[in-house]
Amino acid sequence: MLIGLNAVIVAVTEEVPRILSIQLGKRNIQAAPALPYGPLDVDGDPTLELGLRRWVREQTGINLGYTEQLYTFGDRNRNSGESRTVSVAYLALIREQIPKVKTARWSDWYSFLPWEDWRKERPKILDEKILPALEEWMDSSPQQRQNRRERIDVCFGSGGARWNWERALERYELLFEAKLVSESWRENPKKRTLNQSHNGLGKPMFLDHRRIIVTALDRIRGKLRYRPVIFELLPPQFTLLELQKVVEALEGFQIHKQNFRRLIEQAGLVEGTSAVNLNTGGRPAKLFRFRRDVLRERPTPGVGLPGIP
Amino acid sequence: MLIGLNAVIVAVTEEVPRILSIQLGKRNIQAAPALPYGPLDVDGDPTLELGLRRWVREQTGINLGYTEQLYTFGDRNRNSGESRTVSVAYLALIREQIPKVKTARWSDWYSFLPWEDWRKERPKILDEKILPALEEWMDSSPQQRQNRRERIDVCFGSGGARWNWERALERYELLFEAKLVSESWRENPKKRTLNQSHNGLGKPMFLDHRRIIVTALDRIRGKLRYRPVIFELLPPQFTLLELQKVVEALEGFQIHKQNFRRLIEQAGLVEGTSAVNLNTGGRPAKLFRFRRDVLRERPTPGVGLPGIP
DNA sequence: AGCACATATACTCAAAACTAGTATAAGAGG
DNA sequence: CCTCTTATACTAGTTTTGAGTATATGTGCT
Repeated sequence: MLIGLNAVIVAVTEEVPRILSIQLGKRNIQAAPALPYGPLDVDGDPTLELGLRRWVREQTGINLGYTEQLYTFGDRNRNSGESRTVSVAYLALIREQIPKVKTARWSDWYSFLPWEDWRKERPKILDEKILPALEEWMDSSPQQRQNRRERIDVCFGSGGARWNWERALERYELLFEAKLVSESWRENPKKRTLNQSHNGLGKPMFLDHRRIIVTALDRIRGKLRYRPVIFELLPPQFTLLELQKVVEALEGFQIHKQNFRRLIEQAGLVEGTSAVNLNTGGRPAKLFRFRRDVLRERPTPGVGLPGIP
Repeated sequence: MLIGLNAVIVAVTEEVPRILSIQLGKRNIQAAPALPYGPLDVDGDPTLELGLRRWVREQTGINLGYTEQLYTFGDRNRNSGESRTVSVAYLALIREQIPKVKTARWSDWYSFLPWEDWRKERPKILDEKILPALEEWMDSSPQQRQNRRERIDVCFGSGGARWNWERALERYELLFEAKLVSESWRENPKKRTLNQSHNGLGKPMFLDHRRIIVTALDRIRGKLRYRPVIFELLPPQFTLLELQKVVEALEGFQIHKQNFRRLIEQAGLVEGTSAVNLNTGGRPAKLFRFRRDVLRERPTPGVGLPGIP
């Protein structure tokens, strides 16, 4: 029996949120991407977090900065047949850097969860695949129909309910239960009863690692609102638009620019510097830095999100 | 090496928040109260949560309702000398019921954390003991003085900063680091360098269990605001004042009554029933029930907290 | 230089939400 | 029917928000 340690390492570059994944497959056989992982050294690692940092260093050459514990996964069947492993997952926020190991790479977070990115438009996959398949699942059990209807509406904003940015985990779990993500029929392919033409929604990951990254997405979307963690993802100086784009990348929707500025500034989250960024294509943008004093003043110094109902 | 499972079981009765604790001491020797605990049955328990429910049932006769994973504690030194145990703690919300085992009892949450209850007044212990002792700790290290000053201010609302309801965990950790809670000098009593006249702030608990309940307090104070978990602590029907008193008990401060009503009602969190409660001592109060539909309508259906800055 | 263009930043105004109240309602008990 | 108590309704002034319009300041083209 082992204690596993997993890291969801997040960075945002060029407006796309990325996570660091490890390619486990040997030679030409490509296994699904996996999160950096290693077992706790019961005698050597003084704390779980230090154990995790050690593994990430060894596996990717990266020294983590901001790190928080995310969730502990311990279902008996989570690692299909091997001896039971209880894994403690951590969330780390850094700025993208090139991993020193060839098997490690940055992948677009939303390639695993395409229905979560509403920045450009309502994701087409929702109306084309997800909602029809969920309706079918709903109808496949007359007793549970009512209950499933309700859950689908709450999670996916159908039937008059509105899309809820903070329910990423619930959405994934519903898709899992409806056997619409490939990992839910991995154990027993025959259970894949619905006549889906597709191979499962979004790119799958190793074992339950996709569940782990959804948990991370859910956490980060909530946390941004009341803790100034966003600055872990930004350089020491940044323009307000850069800040906004990083927030949008994680939250998955667009924000009204002028109101965002106002919220950030009047929240005292940032302070101007004398420097400017001339490469904007228009008027130069003033560079700001995180204002640490805000912690003294505000109970919940997060980025207010204008425009979400 | 073991996986431990701990439960923080919370109820609110007569305006006091309580947790279920187990008295471990034999005969006359009273050990510090402990949380219900049991090791995961690696082969038997399909999930961590089911294992926890099993242990709580066996130890207290209580079947848990709403339960969520809280945090995983795995520091090497957390259980002083025994073989390393990584403990997954869960938070459960129920209505108080009499445990079927004699060693289990309900204890006032704030007896362990007296500085967190601001409902009647600013806790006297703050100005009488905590702040003076923290200042002393601050002055005891000239290099770290500045940094400690900052942390004290942020956590305890001194020096112009305001008290922050959501930093219960940070506060406890600061007290721990300053060796003001007895568990921080348990390992090595000589390290208790400060000339404190007291035996440590608040009632201690077994091992690191007080840290666990602070983590739970911190979580629940935040969660109330965006998820309707408060209703797990209430009977099916309740008056708005009862609801308010439960919220106040957990949040640790008083709320403006009329505004609280307005927030709750316009949030659509409750719906009236035809029944009334005549035992109010004044005009009878209408009884309400939780309105489940709110989940469809609101992204974050929590109890708005009027009057917190 | 003067112009179009692009983005940054400032300002506006109506609507909504909040704060801190006051006012009124409806029971119990004398 | 008067007093006490708590419940519930209402309100005026303030702040915050939503959804813009207006202006500022760079670049590159002619």
